[in-house]
Amino acid sequence: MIQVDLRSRTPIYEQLFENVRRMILEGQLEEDDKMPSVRELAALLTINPNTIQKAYKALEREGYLYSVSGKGNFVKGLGGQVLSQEKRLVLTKVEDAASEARLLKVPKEEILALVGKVYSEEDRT
Amino acid sequence: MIQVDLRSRTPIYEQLFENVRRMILEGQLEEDDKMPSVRELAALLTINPNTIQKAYKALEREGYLYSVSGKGNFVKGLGGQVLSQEKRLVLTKVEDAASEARLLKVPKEEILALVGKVYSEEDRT
Amino acid sequence: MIQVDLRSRTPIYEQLFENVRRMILEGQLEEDDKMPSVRELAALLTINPNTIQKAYKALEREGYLYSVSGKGNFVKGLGGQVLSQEKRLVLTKVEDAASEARLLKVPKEEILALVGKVYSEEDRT
Amino acid sequence: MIQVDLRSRTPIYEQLFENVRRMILEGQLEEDDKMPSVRELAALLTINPNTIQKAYKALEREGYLYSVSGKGNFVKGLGGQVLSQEKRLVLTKVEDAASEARLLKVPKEEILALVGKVYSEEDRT
DNA sequence: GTGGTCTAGACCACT
DNA sequence: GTGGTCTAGACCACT
Repeated sequence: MIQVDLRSRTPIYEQLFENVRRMILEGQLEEDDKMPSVRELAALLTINPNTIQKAYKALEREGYLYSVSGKGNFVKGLGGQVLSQEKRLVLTKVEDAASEARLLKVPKEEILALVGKVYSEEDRT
Repeated sequence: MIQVDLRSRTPIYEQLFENVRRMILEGQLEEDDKMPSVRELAALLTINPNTIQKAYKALEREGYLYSVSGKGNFVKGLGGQVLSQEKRLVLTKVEDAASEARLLKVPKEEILALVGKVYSEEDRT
Repeated sequence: MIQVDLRSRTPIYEQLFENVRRMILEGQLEEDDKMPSVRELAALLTINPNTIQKAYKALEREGYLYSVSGKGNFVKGLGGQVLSQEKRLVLTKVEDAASEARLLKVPKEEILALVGKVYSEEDRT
Repeated sequence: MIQVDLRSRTPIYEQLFENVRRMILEGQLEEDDKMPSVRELAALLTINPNTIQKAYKALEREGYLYSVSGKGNFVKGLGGQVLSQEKRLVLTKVEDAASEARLLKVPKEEILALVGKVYSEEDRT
């Protein structure tokens, strides 16, 4: 489900972007799946169509969607390029988080255990 | 050293906030150290004093600084409250990053190794 | 072979136009060759017949095809008029590209060599 | 001078994009030059500010401008990355044009001469 | 019906 | 004053 928090300080179109991106990474949206139309989603979320459009365009630019004029927007499979870019991003995220944890003197063992726990969790998809 | 990137899209006062917060966590700023005055720092960074003021106020609100009227702003030691709140935040960060890495099928071993590497690095402070 | 990319943001009828034009210039289609009928091509490419029609009309307007009612669409040989118009267009293209290359300080020799290479390539038709 | 043709079928924001891009490549706009503000340019060209904004954002994304919130938009020097990308693009342009010229049986010598002429022209900047 | 572009106009954060 | 975001609503091309 795509959800948006109107009160949040992060722009709506960024929230939409992240929402869709995550659904693709999680496999909830698969290659060539049709996205709801701009107007449809706008009506559903009671958000202006322009804002949806902006999010879809950004997703297209970043390689997550493709649009067929007159047809709609569709999910672009996770090509190698996007995947390796995603991987680079997530490794930086891990590194930053770990380095901040170290600063706070969180014992290494606690971090390792947390990572282990995340990886052994049941899949909730 | 406090540095600010005017070109960045993250607000200057947030950059200041993060800068000071990090220096406190890293021990570069210690309990009861005197912060540069608003005007001093504004002149140094060629930034509007209002912006510095806003950052200091936020740092005070979050428990990193305290202000003595007529004297200036001072570092509030890392009290238990702030520390445990920081720790909670960083653990969430680690969890999020790890869970995203798992989604991208980055092998657990790669993440564990990365964490290990971060913890064994020389301190560059 | 006529091929069309539905994902591209250039209109399908323009893609068709360019495709046919190129095949005529390349000699794959010759004077008085019969084009596939609108319906035939529409079925082949799983594209709306209106779109094919639009492309054929444009090609007729620009002097690449002629239509015989009840018979179909046919290739109009590369008359002098079309050819000289085409030549004018391509020379402008070369000029623009060269002038932009010069702006970017690409050495003249590199451009000349590139042109030479293109002209010495085997014909892949 | 930035100029726009409202009648053209290419979107206004793309025309603006190309205009500014070219002025940067030509050296008419130099590193850290201040661009006219969104509202200023909108008034000057009698175009909606949103459209200017869209063009500026695209130019920022592609590495031609940077924006300082509350200050304005500025020219980003031609970093190596942008330059090499530009060069790649222009070489493809030359190649395409040459290959089309060959198709039209334009003699190689004519193309080489044209390139030579472009490179020997006086600088009109 | 669908995406793409654009206008008019508002409000916000930052300086 | 400046950029950034958003709404409301219109019109266009393409299918």
